[in-house]
Amino acid sequence: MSATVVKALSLIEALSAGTAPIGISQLARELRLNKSTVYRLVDTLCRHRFVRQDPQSGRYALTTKLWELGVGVVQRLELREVARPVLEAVAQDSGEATLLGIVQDLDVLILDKVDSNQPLQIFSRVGTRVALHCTSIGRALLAFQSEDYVAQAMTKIARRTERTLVGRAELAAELARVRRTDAAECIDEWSLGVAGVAAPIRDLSGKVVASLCVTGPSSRFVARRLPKLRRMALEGARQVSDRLGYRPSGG
Amino acid sequence: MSATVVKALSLIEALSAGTAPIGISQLARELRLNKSTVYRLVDTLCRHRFVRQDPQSGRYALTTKLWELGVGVVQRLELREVARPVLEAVAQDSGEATLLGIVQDLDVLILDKVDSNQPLQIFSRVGTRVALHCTSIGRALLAFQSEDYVAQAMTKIARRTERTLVGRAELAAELARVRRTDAAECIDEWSLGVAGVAAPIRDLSGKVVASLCVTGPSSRFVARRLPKLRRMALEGARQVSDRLGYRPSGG
DNA sequence: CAACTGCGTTTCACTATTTGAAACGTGGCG
DNA sequence: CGCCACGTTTCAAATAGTGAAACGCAGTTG
Repeated sequence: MSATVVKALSLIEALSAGTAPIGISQLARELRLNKSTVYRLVDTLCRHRFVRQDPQSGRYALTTKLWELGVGVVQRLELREVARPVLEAVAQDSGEATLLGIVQDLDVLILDKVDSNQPLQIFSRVGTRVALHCTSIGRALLAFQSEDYVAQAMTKIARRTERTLVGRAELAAELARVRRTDAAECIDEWSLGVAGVAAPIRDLSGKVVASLCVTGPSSRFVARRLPKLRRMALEGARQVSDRLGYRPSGG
Repeated sequence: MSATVVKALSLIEALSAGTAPIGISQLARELRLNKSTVYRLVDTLCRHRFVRQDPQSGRYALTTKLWELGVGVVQRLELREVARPVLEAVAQDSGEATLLGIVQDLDVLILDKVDSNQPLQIFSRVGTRVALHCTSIGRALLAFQSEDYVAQAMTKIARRTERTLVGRAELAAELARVRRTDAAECIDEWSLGVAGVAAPIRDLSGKVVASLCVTGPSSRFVARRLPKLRRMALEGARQVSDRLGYRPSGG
């Protein structure tokens, strides 16, 4: 194993354990390493902004970089944990499968799934990707991304079925509708016979971080039933957002 | 500089950037490193629990360890930022200096300070340490530590002045009183002529993470004025706790 | 006020460590 | 069944890490 990396990692752990800035010499004593070695390692960590030297004391401390790099992991874990019971409840109530998805590059990454208990089921596995532009789970996310991101995603629009919405203007209008109603729908656009309704999930800061989707065969997503399914997706997403600390502010 | 460590750091950043687990080969391509090198580095990170291999896909992803190591930095920054205006306001209202302290090893670490505008001032600098057992800022923290920690701290009790409380039973009783009233006081115990009152600051989870202290010359901390100063420390600590997300639950 | 101490930092010859092409076993796919 | 790409292992060659010693500096001490 990379001995130098091991030393660098223990160094980071030592810096994390002490809350106050610490000097090279003391660090070397604690870790039983040579002073030069510690200096070189700390210097490397400094150059990469993992560590900062206090200009007054000359001592070193961690920056927020570790946290920045690690916070995503925790958020995703928390999201899955928090969303799981809601996915199950919505699947139970609706009789359809439910999905949890996040934006990943220019796709939707399926983070979690609860199958329906009905005989006719729709594919899709955890860890797979689906398109942003022609799925309900994707549009519920895409509608709340930055203009730049949407523009980039638009370049990737591909026709999947005869019913896929491929016009940019039409898609833009549809995204506006999603923002207005907080809900997205897609029928036969991703794959013929597959339909879904989805709603955005927001975190403490109000940012859309995921979306919850109710999906099943198009034959069951008929006009009479759609409003009910839409309400279920919305209510599920609202519950997850609430548990993530989101507090809607009037409007 | 430690080239190997640099590679390990970029590897961590690459793992953090992608939200889904990623394979050795792809990682090697992205970083333009040899597959063996990436494998050895990732293996090292795995052995130290910074990274975990998804047993199904064989791909690798960050664990929460980075976050755990970095979260303290952010919390301390946030604490200082949040506490600063309160320290200033309390200093203004009381006419005395205010301090913000946290537990560090078996001492109090002074994280921030606002001086009084009165001529007669008391020493103490940011970054220095004071004792847990014979200062108000220390007792406000010590009173809410674990039994084990308090037992360890008790072994470090030292007489600083003729008025220092050195009896274990007396100190234990005093800590109980601090827990009851949520406020600590110390007069002439740390240094003759120095007095202070302090109150604990709690975070979102209700844990005591810091304490706020109003300190000045004993000559100004007379019986007639003490209740008012105590109320100011309590109110200041309450405000900081509130801004950290603490919500007191009845009792 | 000079000697001392301990700090962060730099140097450099030595050597232990990292490197990368190649190959292995495996699992998925057409 | 053959193919491809994956994670993993190997090993000689080469590079990168090591640590004792010394530097300049600041603060402390007799």
